[in-house]
Amino acid sequence: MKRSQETEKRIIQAALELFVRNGYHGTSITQITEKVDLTKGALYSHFSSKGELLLRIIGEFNSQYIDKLIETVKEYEGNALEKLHCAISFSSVFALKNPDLCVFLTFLTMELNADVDFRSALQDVYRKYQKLISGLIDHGIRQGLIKKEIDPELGALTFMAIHDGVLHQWYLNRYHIDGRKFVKTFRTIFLEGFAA
Amino acid sequence: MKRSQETEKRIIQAALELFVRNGYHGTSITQITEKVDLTKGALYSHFSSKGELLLRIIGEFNSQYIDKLIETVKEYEGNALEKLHCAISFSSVFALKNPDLCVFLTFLTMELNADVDFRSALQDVYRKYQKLISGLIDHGIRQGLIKKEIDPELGALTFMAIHDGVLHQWYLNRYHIDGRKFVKTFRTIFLEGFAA
DNA sequence: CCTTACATACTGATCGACCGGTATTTTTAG
DNA sequence: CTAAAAATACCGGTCGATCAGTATGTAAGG
Repeated sequence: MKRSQETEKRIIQAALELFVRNGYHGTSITQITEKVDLTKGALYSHFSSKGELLLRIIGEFNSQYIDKLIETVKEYEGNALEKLHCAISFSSVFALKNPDLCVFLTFLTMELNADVDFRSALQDVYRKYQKLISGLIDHGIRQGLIKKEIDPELGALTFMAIHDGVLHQWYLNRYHIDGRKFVKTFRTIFLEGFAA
Repeated sequence: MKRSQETEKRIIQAALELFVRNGYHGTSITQITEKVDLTKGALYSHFSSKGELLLRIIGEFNSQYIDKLIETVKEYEGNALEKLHCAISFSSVFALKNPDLCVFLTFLTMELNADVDFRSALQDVYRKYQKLISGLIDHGIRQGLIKKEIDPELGALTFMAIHDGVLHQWYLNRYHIDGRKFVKTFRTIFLEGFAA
């Protein structure tokens, strides 16, 4: 890999960590350059603005998470319910490996939900996700595996909501709860509900 | 009500709206003063710092939401499962009435999760919530209404996760989805799961 | 030798915070 | 009831620090 690409990767990684930790507005360019041991001039020779840096991270999320999730689910052999299982598993494993990238969208969506420039980029990602899940739910209903009274779109939103929420709580408590046990609890509730 | 209290209320309301919309760091004191049509000097005669303003809003959340939720659930007559129902209903109604205050904690927790000053204040609120829900789950298990393999603490975290996530998704899509229908979908999944 | 990759040094703008001073209201006293 | 006195609420301006961004210089390497 070229040195330039190497540096860009380091910058993106540092920016990602700081954005997740302190928020977008709460992170300064100087903080990022200090983390990668560069100067501002160097950073601005790679990225034209702070906003572009953010959009690049969104792109990274798209290619490293969403696209691979879609591919994994697609290639997974099984019925719709098993594919939903597969999606949960993939997300769980990915979240354990890349916690920052995984919570990035959720966190940033909240801070930047009024910023028109980023909204569209963020919505694209969300829509892609929703389409995947609602498709699976639709299949599941027709296969008789999922309750037919569930609206696929709203069901997908609920799925994403649960996914985001669990991710958030796990991130907040990740040092004093058992991630695997939490996922198991979550999965039970998700598929069968609370009620005995 | 005294004029001073009236003004403080207006400031808090404006700050809340802006914090939720643009984030804490993304909101300047000047923006807040412009919204309430005051000067910076006036604002600083009511609040000693931007941070105190934030803590005051957290306090508002505590007294207006958490405390009332606990009281409502406590007074509600019914078994543990019905009380969980009650909690969901209360949250839904409250969220429709006070969307900003309701999503405030979730949003801000994410942006300020590295800020030690606010973490403790935020964690107090979360712990209070978790204690309420885990208590209900514990009751529910002993009454045979909730699956006994669910750990009350993790179950409560999952409940909060779902609650936060649903709130988030609803907030993002609140202008083009039916809130009541969404809550219904969410409640079905939550209690009975996806599977048919 | 010349392009790529970075450093240095700077800009104007805006940040949170803090003044001294002035209206405006409330309390006190005659 | 009223006028002086005190307390409150607010204003306009300013502080040093920091922000995102840029212009120019330099050193390394193919």
